Amino acid sequence: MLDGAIAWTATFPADKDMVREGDRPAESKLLLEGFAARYKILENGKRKITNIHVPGDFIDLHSFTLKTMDHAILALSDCTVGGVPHEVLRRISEEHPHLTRLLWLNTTLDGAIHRQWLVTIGRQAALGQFAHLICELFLRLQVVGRTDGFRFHLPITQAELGDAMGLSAVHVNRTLQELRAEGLVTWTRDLVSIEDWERLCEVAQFNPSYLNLHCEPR
Amino acid sequence: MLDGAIAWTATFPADKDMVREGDRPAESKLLLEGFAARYKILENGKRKITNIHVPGDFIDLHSFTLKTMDHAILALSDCTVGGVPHEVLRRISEEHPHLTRLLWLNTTLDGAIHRQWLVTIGRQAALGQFAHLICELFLRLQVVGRTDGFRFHLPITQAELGDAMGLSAVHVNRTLQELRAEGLVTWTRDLVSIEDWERLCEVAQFNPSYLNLHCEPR
DNA sequence: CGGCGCATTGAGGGCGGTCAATTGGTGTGG
DNA sequence: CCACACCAATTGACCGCCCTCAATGCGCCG
Repeated sequence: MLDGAIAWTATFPADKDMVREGDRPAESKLLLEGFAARYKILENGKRKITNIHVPGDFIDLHSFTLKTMDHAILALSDCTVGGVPHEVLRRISEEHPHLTRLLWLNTTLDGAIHRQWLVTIGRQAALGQFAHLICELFLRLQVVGRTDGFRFHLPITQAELGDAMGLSAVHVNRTLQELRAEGLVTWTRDLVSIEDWERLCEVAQFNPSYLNLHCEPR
Repeated sequence: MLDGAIAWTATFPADKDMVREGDRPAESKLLLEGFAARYKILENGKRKITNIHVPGDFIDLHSFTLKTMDHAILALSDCTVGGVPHEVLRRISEEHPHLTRLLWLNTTLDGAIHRQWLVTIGRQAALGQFAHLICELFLRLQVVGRTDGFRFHLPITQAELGDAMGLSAVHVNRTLQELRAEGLVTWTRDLVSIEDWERLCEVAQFNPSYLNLHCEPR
């Protein structure tokens, strides 16, 4: 729907910041290929990842309204992004109300995911939280055709997973071993395989409704 | 700016749900008076508050684009809300691009606050997290003229604070005593008084830029 | 083959959880 | 006015999840 709006594409190598906190981007970026993460760093040096992005995500659409980035965005793998100038978004907002509402929806969906992360990080133990993250990423990747049965690639280190879940890398490792021992998932290199979707969802207390995967008129 | 858009006002008593998860509201509600909280409940019964709302907040504006509520909204105190029909929001989105962008901004600001909460809950100890929450609420209340010097009213129980910070009520109590012992805040009944703003900000590692308190053209 | 980054494992400790009892303030009925 | 109920705040004891520090494996690359 936004094909015509992409003014340019660019690539970023893994581990590179694609946007930095405090930036005032002149365009918003659509992640065409690869995985990315939004994060903030505290004064004490601790890092927290607030989002994990998959292909198809509009990673900094909110910079159109917020103007200044309140966080950075990291390329977890090599990434290809398409730039949509704010100038174009502005014109869309002037001339295409329906499309505007869809873009707006995109950012509110972001908010719904944030809320779910807040719930799992605040009220679930590491095992459930980890399971929940896997469930969410699986469905989001399935929607954009990046799954193969119950398997998918996820190029992320355990340290990064720790920053996403508010855990230490060591505990991520131990929790992953627990997921494996329970026969819930297999995880080698960057290949994740869900071995028991039903039980994984139970452990995660996963309810996908917040992802808004159904369609309806806007 | 939205005065004319409010079709009706209503009041809710403290402790009452103003919106429930799964609802499909026909209007979005502006909190005119009182305090509210968004929350989700897990299957195991645990509750997590994802937002605390102060007068002036558009508590469920996102329901305009999301359609279905992914969470409930609780009245922390007696509340007065103004209802803005989605029909009206739709018309605004068709005819008033500038106003639409401001409404859109409102929801992305929500997202920025969510991200900051994710950071503090994930990477700060209870003391810092509590301090951060106080700093944030103070500034948000100051903007809408609900502060008196460094004092403000906050009608919320320690159990609710626990649900907001992902802590137990018991630990909230102990952490509050630590804040008092440090001479950072006074808190009696629902009256909060910041005794040392500088040091409170330090403990919180508070950086208000995410609140977007400055103004600029949209 | 050595270096490097990431995963894995072990030991020890602390933050924050749970359970349970007590205090204190407020509202209500007698 | 007092007794009682009720709810929120507070306190104590104990414990476990997860952290930190540190060492060891392990695959990949120059």
